[in-house]
Amino acid sequence: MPRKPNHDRAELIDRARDLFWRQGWAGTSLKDLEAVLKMKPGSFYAAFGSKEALFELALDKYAEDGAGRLAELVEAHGPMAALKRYPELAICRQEAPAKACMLSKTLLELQAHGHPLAKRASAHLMGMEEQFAALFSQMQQDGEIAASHDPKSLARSYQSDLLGLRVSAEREGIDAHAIAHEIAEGLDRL
Amino acid sequence: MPRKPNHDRAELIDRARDLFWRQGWAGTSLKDLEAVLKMKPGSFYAAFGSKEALFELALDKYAEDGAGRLAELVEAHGPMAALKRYPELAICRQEAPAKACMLSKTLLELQAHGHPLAKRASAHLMGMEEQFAALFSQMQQDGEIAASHDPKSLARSYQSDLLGLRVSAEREGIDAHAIAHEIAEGLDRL
DNA sequence: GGCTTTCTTGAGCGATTACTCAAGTATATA
DNA sequence: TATATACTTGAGTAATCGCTCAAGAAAGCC
Repeated sequence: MPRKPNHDRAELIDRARDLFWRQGWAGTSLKDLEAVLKMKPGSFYAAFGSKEALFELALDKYAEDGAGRLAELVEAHGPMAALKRYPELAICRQEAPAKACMLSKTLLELQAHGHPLAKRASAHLMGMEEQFAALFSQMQQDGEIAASHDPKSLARSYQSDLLGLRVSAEREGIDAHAIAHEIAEGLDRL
Repeated sequence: MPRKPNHDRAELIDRARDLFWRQGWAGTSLKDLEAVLKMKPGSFYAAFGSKEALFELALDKYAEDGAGRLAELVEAHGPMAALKRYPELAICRQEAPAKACMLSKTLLELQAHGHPLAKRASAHLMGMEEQFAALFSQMQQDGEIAASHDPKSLARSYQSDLLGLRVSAEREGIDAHAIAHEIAEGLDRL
């Protein structure tokens, strides 16, 4: 008896993620979303409930995809090579709507107002860091790096380097690839 | 014949800088500014012309103060010690309205819309980097670090590390001092 | 073809945005 | 004290914000 929806929900979320990623929370109006998603307000709110709810879906998708890309790298080349390649991968993707990390952009924009989305972004960043820590830990077990380091400390530094890289990559006139290269080189010294 | 203004313009700009720094461009409404500056709309627009004009003044003041603090450190302790202390200084100030850098926050928020303030923030970041490069260059002349490095590359990396640190410092549950310490230590390896 | 159910449409809601301006107030000079 | 010159005030502007909802269109079941 039903009528099926005109749009593919997963792809709508992807398009919303790209727009939010590029323009941020306040920088993205409902008019922008309506244009990109080709939905009228009524459909939009029937499908997602609110701008905030859609942003949350977009943020989760962003984090999920990032974790997935790292996991693929690990499976293909092992932990060390994955962590070495990941920085360059994060800034080279042409199809990406921005170089900077959507999680850090969201955190910086909304943290001051205590917005729930800032906390969610913060939690995703912590999740990433735990993923990094697990890899460093595994590298220690495999004898690839010295066992004297604290994996959590290594992950914290690596995450910070990554965030700095991705802010730098957003700037004009900066050779971000050189920075990515140095992060990769830094892993050799462990 | 005139009546003198109720407020000190320099202090108004400082208060506006702190508010913009914390809440960002879109996150700061004119109501917020009126409250913090204790000015009614009429006075505000007579004094500053527009929200954008005041933000520009605030951004310039922010960059000027940052450069000043670094210059003081250099004068007191020399280039190497200054660059070693600067990261910790950037995140430890209790009176600062935010840990993250106002220039990078502005860049990340407004870059996508091609806003003039994003370009101005970008230019200030480049100014900082040149200041760093000059210090690295001087350290080479003084024989404090190897002459084989490119001062501009060193400055680019240092700036990136600093930006990463200050984004990390904005997160909850992160020991940013440890990251600052590692940045300082990294300078020993040059 | 009817009937039901779901999705789409778009005018329009109240709230908020950055901003304006005529009127009022205070101060320095004459 | 009178006048001229700032500066301050706050109601009010048009535009935009996120969002609502009654009406219409399309698809599956009888």
